Amino acid sequence: MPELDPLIHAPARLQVVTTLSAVSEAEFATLRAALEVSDSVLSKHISALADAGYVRSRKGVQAGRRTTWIALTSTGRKALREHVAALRQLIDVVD
Amino acid sequence: MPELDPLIHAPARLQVVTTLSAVSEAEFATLRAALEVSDSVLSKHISALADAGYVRSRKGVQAGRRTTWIALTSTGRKALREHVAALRQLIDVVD
DNA sequence: GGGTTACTTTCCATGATGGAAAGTATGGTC
DNA sequence: GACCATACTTTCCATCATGGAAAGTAACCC
Repeated sequence: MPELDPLIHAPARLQVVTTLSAVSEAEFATLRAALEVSDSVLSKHISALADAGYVRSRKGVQAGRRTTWIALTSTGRKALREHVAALRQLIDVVD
Repeated sequence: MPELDPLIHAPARLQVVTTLSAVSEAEFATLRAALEVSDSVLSKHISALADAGYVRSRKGVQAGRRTTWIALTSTGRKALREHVAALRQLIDVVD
């Protein structure tokens, strides 16, 4: 059976990493709005992903506001690809 | 964001339902071996799926041994299809 | 009737997840 | 340069999910 990465599989984090895979980076606030979770929850998911080296965050200023940008690392992208490959192996038999 | 069905999303149950989607029914023992979990764990996942109407079990005798066969219901198949559609929406942006 | 088999249920421990609230840091304002 | 507001971050706490071991149950075979 294909191996699912539990760090990536949890719905909230799967949404974070798939969102990030499509862009070079995303704002914290944008992710929070997309996932519809509280600050604390997003922050904790991001730091779990960062601890695994899957994600990197960068702080800066944009239009007079402090912002945190989150991006997938190459490690994270590799882990995502593997996870997605495993998922596809499971779901490709459906339909 | 696409809606993931938590009952189906958990790795163990995702493996159960995707396995079942490819066959008309599967033996309890076969599923247990495929998932590499204990009797109790499989039994609990199956009954969670059965409580939701996603799965049905049938008991009988085969070659002098009692066996339990598990099958997806049409409700379960529909839920799986929807879950898989949601998953695909998330992961299709990868690669 | 009894033993064996094939689950099922109970018990318990551990870890994940989520929000609220408190904490921290830093840019903007005056 | 002090102060305030903002943008997260961390702590606290409650709840739920998950897993295995062990006890329980039922049915088949003898």
